[in-house]
Amino acid sequence: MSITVKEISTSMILRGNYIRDLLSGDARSDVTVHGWVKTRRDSKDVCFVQLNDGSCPADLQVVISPANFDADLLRRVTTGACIRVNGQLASSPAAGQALELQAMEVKVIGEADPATYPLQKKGHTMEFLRDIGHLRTRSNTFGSVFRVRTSLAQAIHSFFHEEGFLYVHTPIITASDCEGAGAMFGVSTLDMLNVPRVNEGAQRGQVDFGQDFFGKPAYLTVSGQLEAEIFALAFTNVYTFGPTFRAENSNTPRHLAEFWMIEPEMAFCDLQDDMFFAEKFLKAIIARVMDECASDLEFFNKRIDNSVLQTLENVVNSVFEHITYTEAIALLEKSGQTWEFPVSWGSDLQSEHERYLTEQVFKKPVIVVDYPREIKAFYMRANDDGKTVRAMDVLAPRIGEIIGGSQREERHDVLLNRITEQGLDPASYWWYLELRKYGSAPHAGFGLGFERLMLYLTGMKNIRDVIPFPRTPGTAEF
RNA sequence: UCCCCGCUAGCUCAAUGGCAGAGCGUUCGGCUGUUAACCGAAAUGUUGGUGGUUCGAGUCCACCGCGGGGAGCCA
Repeated sequence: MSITVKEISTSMILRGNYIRDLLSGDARSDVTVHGWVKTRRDSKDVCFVQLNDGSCPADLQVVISPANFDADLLRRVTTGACIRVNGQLASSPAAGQALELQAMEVKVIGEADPATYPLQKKGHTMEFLRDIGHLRTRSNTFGSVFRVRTSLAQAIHSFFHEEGFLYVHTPIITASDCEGAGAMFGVSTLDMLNVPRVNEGAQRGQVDFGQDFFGKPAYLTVSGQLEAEIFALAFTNVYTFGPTFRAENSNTPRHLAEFWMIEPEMAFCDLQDDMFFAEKFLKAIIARVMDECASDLEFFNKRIDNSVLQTLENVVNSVFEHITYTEAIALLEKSGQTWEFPVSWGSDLQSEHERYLTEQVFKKPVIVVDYPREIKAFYMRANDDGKTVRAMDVLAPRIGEIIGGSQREERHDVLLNRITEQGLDPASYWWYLELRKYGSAPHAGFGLGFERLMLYLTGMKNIRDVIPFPRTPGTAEF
């Protein structure tokens, strides 16, 4: 079937005309490029402009002969300006680039006052660039970050699509306050200066959420998992990929108040399958990004972290280490290290413990399984030993926990006991429990923090620098 | 939220309680098919905020704000 559309604006850039395409093609005449000036070097008889349109890390070198152009026009071709150039794409006589654009026609689309334009060609700190979030996208580093980000997102969708998974959009607003994954942002249309109160009864004096938009308290989601389980028990294999919100006052290079999470949920899947699938998933998407964004990853390896490429190759080619929580505790106990937090069976692994296992002992991702039931969520399937649950955490060097998952408790009576045992109200989980009454099935899944994976892929140090617009306590600029 | 460190020119950083500095960027000039070019000159400051100690505070003290590192919570 052929598709026809009305003619597209003659200046719109489409595939084949990005700087990326031009640089990987052949010399030819009558080429038009649009982009933003990164730097400019002047001689008496020739002027070199580095032009970037975001399509690749490399700039296109535009060569301008000042004699052929109006001096006032060239004066406005400054760092940061947006220009359009038409000319001849020719092989370059100098080292540094194979092709360059000999300018025949130059138009300044948007000027940039060089006295105030904040980006220099020298390196800037990530902190400074974060303060100019509206311009940091023009920098080399953030160009590569966001190209890798789009490639990674596509790789994830492709992977699940090829594996036959259903993509489910779980709700962003939820009225279940039962997810237990941390502090939640409230969603309300009540007038905060004049909050309605309950006038009578046991709830007297409390906020009257009956008058609120949803008729009860509502929140931004902290996880789509419980809803994904609904879909897994109808579509077999499903995944979510969407924004997630945590109102925790976390101030670390690894936490955001708004982040993106991938949560596959698979029916007829036990913890072993879950674990191997997580490994297959990670390897597949990393390999794909390595293939698609080779030049961006080279940039990270050169400028940000010189171990990134080796680490990624190692992940793709190695077999992840699998150990039980009990074995992990034993390794830590006999390590001879002194720990800030003492190691004992029953307490959760601390950052220092995870780093020791991934960075010192195994030097690659480690999957730890079968955690004590007391330190894990109610929905994780109980093991027969009565002490542990079928939970797994994928720990990565430098990043720590990158994936957390489990086989879910599919037995109605056991789940009900666990809910009560943890002091939760079974009535809040009525639909979650009913899934175990009508055609229940063993199932498992995991959650992957998208930005944490970005940290791993890029070698970037702060999670605020791998998301377009970071939201953290006290900060929601841009 | 807790512990530690920091905040000085557009950026990165100096300055023993005693005249506010450099490099880069910017502007101007020179030179060169240049590559984070090179050479010369110039302009650029409410030292994060408020209060205090002192003859005198960028420097010492208190509180606040912001940033970084570590920790907790977690993905």
